[in-house]
Amino acid sequence: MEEFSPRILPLLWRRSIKARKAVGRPPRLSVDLVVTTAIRIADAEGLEAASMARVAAELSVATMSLYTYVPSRPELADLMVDEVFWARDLRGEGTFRERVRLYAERTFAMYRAHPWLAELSRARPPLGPGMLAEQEFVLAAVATLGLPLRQLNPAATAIATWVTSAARHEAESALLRRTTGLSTDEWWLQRGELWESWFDVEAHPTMTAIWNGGAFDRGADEQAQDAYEYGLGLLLQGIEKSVEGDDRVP
Amino acid sequence: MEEFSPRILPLLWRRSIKARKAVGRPPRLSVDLVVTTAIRIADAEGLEAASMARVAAELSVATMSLYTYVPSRPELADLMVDEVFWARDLRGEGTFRERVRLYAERTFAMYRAHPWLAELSRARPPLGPGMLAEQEFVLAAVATLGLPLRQLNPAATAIATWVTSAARHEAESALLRRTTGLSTDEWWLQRGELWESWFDVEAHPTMTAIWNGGAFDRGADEQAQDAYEYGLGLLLQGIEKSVEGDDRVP
DNA sequence: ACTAGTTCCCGTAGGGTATACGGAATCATG
DNA sequence: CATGATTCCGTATACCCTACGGGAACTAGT
Repeated sequence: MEEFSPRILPLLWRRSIKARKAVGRPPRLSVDLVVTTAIRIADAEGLEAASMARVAAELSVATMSLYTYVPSRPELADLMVDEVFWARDLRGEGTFRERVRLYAERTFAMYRAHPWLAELSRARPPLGPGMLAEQEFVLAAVATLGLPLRQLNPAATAIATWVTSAARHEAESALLRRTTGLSTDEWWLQRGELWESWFDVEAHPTMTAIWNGGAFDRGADEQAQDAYEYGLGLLLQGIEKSVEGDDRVP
Repeated sequence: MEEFSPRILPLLWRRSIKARKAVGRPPRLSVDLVVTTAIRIADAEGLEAASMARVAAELSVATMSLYTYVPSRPELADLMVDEVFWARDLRGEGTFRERVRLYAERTFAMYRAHPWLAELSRARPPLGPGMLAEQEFVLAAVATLGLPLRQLNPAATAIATWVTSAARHEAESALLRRTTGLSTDEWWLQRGELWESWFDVEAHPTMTAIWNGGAFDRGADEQAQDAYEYGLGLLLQGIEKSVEGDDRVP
């Protein structure tokens, strides 16, 4: 009764494996080389540009040769993701807030350097060292508060989800700017007709009130950033407060 | 000096347009028919199944005929999204909490019925009636609290982002279950080798402590749900508290 | 009844994508 | 030099989107 054993785990954790004795035809490439090449292409031209054919061409090798190193394209994507997660290099001491700040900064930087991350699903992520390092770091950050064990995971997941959502949103915005040639503000301007020709004032009283109050003066990307910081503040404050006993509204 | 005028706005707001006088060859289909057919296919088999060729075949029409009704596939996707957003039918009175609850329930139901929504980016969404109805509803919900105008938008965006993130995550999980044939738990089980062969206890003390404390007993989907509810509670509480004056930590 | 104007319908053609299969090439070892 | 192991890769299949342009089908006007 043999279990199905996915070939991806040994690949993700390949750095923990000692090299086998050399036998057979020696390889021209390596998994690392394939992965870093794919990352380089995706950084510059987007995820879909990093096709098997393109990566192979970049390495002066036939397309099918890549399948010696990587089982298929989804697995290559997993390896790319865990590689940049690992390179984020989450380490450091400090208070709860300091650690969260470090986590957020590094995460935003990672998504800015590798916006194609936003083109890949977060569900069922690669279970490699990079992914686990993130889990550990955020959990450890929350643990500094002294919360009960059962509350650590929800709190850490909430923080990671919130930060990652915002970083992904920013990355998607950057990708769209590159593929369409338009910034978010230019995109909105191009659709100014919406307000002139289609918007129904009576059906949207609250939006209209805010508009008339002049509170829509910031660009769309800035509004998203505002909401991110506002929400992060509420989350952190709520998590901290839950340590000090009763947190009901009086 | 003519501005570039996107053809998509009149399509999104087509219900606000009075029918033109009939002239020329009468159409066999309609925009609504194309959009609802595409939605039906995507509901049953995923977004990529709703290709131009497939939708056309379903309507017994040649592929290129669709381009009479819809400028291109991305625009068709926009129309699909706004259609189901509009069908969510967000209306209702009530307290802040009641409205947020209604918004969350309807949103989760929408993503359950149309999981392909999670395959489309949230950045630069279709600016149609469905999208604007969501904005208005959430803003109005927050407005019941009497917050200052400038705080309405960040608060509403935070709520919508949080709820939508969770609904999308659940939808992605459902999509993966369908395409892979494995539930999330089965997927984790298949990777049990991770803990046996690869996981480094010393590098992950916090995770290990939680594990030993037995706080990892819930499945991955349930953990995500827990984190969602936990975080939503913190956000709502924080937003409510900010009405009652100073909310600093003592 | 005829024509002009308008709109819809759609065949063809081109450039992408991932990967199953099987055989040739290249190495260390005995 | 033979053997076994491993890498390398040519071919073929089945999708995808959409630019272009010409034929078909209708109304309105005369």
